[in-house]
Amino acid sequence: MSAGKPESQKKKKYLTPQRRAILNALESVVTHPSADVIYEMVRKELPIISMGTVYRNLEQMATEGMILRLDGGGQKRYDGNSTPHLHFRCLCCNAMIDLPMNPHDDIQKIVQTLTDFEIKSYEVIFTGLCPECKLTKKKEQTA
Amino acid sequence: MSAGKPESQKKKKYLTPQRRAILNALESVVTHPSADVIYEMVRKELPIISMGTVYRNLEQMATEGMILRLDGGGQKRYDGNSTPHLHFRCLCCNAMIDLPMNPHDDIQKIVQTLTDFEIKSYEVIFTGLCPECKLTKKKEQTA
DNA sequence: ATGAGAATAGTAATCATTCCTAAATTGTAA
DNA sequence: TTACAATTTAGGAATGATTACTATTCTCAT
Repeated sequence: MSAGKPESQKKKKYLTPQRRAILNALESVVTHPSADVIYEMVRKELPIISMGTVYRNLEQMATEGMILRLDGGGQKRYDGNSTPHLHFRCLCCNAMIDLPMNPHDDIQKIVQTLTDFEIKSYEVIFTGLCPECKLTKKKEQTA
Repeated sequence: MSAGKPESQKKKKYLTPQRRAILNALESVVTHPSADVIYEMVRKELPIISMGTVYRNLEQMATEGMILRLDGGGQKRYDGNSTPHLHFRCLCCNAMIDLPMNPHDDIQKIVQTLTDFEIKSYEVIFTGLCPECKLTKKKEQTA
């Protein structure tokens, strides 16, 4: 009748240089790099690391809640900042950018009280043009 | 010096049976099917339609704003209801479900007034357990 | 009807991601 | 330290979703 350990602790994890390097890389940037970008970053430190290792560790860390996995526009992206915040995706340059503000109201609580869904987390993604691309477009039009 | 037509009207579109069938299929369900599911639906009516046609038309219709493209969990999903609404993804059965409520506040306007981003649309995705899966899990635990 | 542009079916190619395996590495306990 | 079992790794093969390509067919304004 024992409850057993929570899923996330079922097996012990070894701390490898690869895993540490991946986490370092992810935490050193404010962008939301995809696996192949992270691979290139880590390769500067560990030249023979393989893509499989990058994917496996990102997946593990996301499952453990250390990082966020963002399902956005084609490739998956990863975010070293795991506290809830708003995202913006630029339709023009395809960047994924943090919005400098908190989720203003507690939407999650509101939705939770109104439905039977058990909400674990939520994500808000705005799409449109980032300030730079907006400028670029304006210049093009008046040219 | 002429401004030209807006991007979305630059080239004329032919209304083909394939396109109509794809839209019909999508509008006949409240789920959010992926391209391969839509392909199977449409194949009942047009047995020789090709995947390429399905993808191309879904992409076009999404660009035109007739349907929504949801970048969620692996495959892309499509939504025949293009008015803004909230989505829920079940971590257990992987379903993507409409939440029966409107975006309560106008988050978009708030964010718009606070930033320089030009927001075209936004998406809110809750993740967790749907009512059925929540029940299933409870039964498993007490068993 | 007809002709120019647009869309199609079918297939090949691409891209991201996962899977596989033998060898190497990690933490632990003597 | 040493030894060991579990875990992780590199590298490459395999998969799966999506896109690209092309010769042919279709659409619709004239």
